[in-house]
Amino acid sequence: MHNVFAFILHNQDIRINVIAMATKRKTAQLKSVKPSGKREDNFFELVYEVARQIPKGRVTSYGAIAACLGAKSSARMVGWAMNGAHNIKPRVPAHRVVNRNGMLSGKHHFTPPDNMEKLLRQEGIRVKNDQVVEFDTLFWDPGTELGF
DNA sequence: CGCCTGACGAAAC
DNA sequence: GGTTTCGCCAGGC
Repeated sequence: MHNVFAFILHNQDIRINVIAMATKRKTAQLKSVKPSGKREDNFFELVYEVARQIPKGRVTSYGAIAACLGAKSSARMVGWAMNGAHNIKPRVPAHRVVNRNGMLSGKHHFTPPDNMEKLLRQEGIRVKNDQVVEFDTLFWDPGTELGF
């Protein structure tokens, strides 16, 4: 199907999570890449790969990404990952990741800050007071949507 | 080393 | 139901 996951595996927890994902979702392929040796690289790669699955015109939350990776309490790390998501290839649509209330909490990390909102608007998403309008219906949950 | 700061979020007040 | 606390963990100092 649409998403093939190529992950760098090193940290055991992450490995377990990835295997769990691949098992749940039969179409997902688990492909080992040379280990970088650093946990955050692996986790960040996972985060980036999930974020890339967010459809245009939809949004998700930091926590939702963390949860689907089995790291429910590591939402902050997802935010941290997004901090380094600029200039990553393939492109990571970091503007589609907001906090659990649909607020553009990461806007100050865009240049200029209004760019996050601008990018969302270009995809037909309405933003009011740094808040995604109709967040509930636009919310894309990687856990259920990807079947992880 | 320790201490602090977060694009977070849930639980506890 | 708003505010504070706390778990989380990478990086900066």
